[in-house]
Amino acid sequence: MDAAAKRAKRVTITDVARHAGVSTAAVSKVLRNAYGVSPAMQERVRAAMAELDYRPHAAARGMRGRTYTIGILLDNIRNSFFADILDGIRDELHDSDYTVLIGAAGFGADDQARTIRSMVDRQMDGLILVAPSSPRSEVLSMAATTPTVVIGHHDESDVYDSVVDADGVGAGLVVDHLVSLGHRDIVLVAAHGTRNSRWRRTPEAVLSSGYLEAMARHGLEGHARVVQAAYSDDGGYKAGLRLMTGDRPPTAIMSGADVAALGIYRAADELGMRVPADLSLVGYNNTAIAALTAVQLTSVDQAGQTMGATAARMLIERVEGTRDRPMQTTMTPRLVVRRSTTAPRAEEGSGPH
Amino acid sequence: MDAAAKRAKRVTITDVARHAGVSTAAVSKVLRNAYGVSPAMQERVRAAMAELDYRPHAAARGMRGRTYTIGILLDNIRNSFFADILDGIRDELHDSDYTVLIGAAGFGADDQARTIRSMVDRQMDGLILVAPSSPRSEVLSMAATTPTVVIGHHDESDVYDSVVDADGVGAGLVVDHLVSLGHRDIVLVAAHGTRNSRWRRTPEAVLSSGYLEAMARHGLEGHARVVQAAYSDDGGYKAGLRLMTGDRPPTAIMSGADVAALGIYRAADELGMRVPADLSLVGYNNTAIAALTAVQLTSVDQAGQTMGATAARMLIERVEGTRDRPMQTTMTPRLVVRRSTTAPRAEEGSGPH
DNA sequence: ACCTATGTGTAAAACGTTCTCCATATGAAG
DNA sequence: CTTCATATGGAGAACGTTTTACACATAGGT
Repeated sequence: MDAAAKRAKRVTITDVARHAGVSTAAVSKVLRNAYGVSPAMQERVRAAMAELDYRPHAAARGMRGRTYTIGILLDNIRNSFFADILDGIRDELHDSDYTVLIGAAGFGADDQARTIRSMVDRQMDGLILVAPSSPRSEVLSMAATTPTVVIGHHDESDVYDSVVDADGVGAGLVVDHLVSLGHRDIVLVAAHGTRNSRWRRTPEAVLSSGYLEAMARHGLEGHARVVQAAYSDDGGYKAGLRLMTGDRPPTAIMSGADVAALGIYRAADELGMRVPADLSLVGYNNTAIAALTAVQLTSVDQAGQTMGATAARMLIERVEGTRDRPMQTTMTPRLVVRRSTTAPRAEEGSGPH
Repeated sequence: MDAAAKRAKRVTITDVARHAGVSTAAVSKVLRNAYGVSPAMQERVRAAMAELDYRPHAAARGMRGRTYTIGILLDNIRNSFFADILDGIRDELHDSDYTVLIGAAGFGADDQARTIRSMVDRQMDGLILVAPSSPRSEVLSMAATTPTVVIGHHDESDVYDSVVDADGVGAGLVVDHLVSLGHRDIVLVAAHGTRNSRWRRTPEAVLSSGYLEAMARHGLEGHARVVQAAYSDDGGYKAGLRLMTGDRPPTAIMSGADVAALGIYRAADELGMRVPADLSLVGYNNTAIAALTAVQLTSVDQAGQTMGATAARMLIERVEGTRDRPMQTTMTPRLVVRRSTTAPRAEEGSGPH
């Protein structure tokens, strides 16, 4: 009944040491290429390691020093924006000694907190958290223990680094685009700010204020409306239905995430409305799906890959101790116009009914 | 210059023991709810743990027993079929003590092998490998050390468990459907078998033979053609272009993965062909994108979520030692007809030119 | 000849768990 | 009042690394 007895015996540093006729300390030094080994010994030890096919035992390493593992937290693998970020991280870390492990925790704050703790408990050397919804206090306390980079939230901190996109600017780009096409009833569909998690400047929040500002800039503050929806197909679908069947259906909707935009698309389709003829639709993230032939969604590109690479680079600096003061990087978004936006219908009504 | 000195001190089992006035052995027993602790002691220890906010140090655990971590290997997070599998795994393991960590290794056999080794080195309790392309020998040797479930490959083994889909049957469903619509020039686009990795019955291979068999069953062996392509948007795109501009353009294409089907879609679009009027297109996996309003791709559902849940359950049985003989589970696929397939054009030519 | 500096190697103490004994207390049976 | 079984708690040895402290050469400078 005991956990399936390990069948094979691992090669340990002691085996290597014996095989090479040196001390384990020497082997360890070679392993970490630390100071105090002659070239000759280097050679001998390396040979022994190769011969025995030695691989360091990460758990044992974790007890004292590094564990050479970087943890990534994401809520949702399905959002392919995260895949872009991940690609960036992977590229950056590919030739290093670090292994990247992903915790896909779902949207729940509790699950996320649990996952973050798990990673810290596994002695990971560093963490990259993508728009965590777990309480900020939680993140702060974890970051006190393990170097951390937060992607997405604009709240700065002196304990973690962050990489954000200028979401406010992005919102402006979209509003400008839609207004220039002639739209005035432009609704923003964005995620509900993570309730009592104490993040003040979530991507959604910044996006919203950017949107409101831009609307005001065009003298459209009266038309501004923000609707909450989860960033998922279903979330978008529900928000879409509510909006289009409401008593002041907008001529254009901008969504805070491509996934949600597709849900809105589905809602519109079900109601017999066509995009863009009856409704202009703009996404966010410029995910691969947005570019799909059949979809052709106007969206805002955030250079996810670059964000990921930057985050990874920043994290490693911290892990290796080459930098000790926190920093924040901001990326500039870019509007990608496709076929889901066009001028509103001629009989563009300002009032309802 | 030394790695950012850990700022906070961890609460250890020793702290808990001292605080509760008992031995560390006792605390450990409570932790693992092992035999030999009175309810009174249980109580006291649990209280102490709560009070100090104790969390076990996974690396230390890894040195002796379990590490309560399950590793998942995927080549590509972008393929949302994997997200379905993952959801299944997560659901199954959500209320257990296990943490799920994902290694996204890319398509390369070397990278995958590296990632698998990483996971084993991190003393993970069990591994779920989704259609690994790293050599079978490699997988076998790792599975000798760590309980492993392989998803996808049909090759059985006495050392790992596996969960597969009856891909041959799935191919048959598609061919039957297309033939019943009147198609005869049906091409299969599938991934290149992982070169010299010694997997004989990869999903692609089984799919191919199922396809060939079904074509033969309909007396269409003369029309059967299999084209290789990577399971990615780009892979599908290239294969699509090649096929449609070749000298015997098919009236229907079936792809081994939805992602690739979308690439084919793009190629067709660029060539001015419409789906399904000019080309019937069938995917595989029944990914969420297939269901997208704008896409409406006929596809084969594999119940990824169920596959994931099953794999997780099987793995845990092995990890906890409740089962010691290998097993293989096969799922039955189901055809989902959408709008990307229809009868071929009237002037359906059998010959080229 | 002596001292000092430098380079090269090792011994051994951590690190935080698990788990196998072993010791003691308790109670029942004789 | 023994004797034996059982239930409960603890000592202490692993586990595989890293890292500190030190030993021993060798070489150069007096």
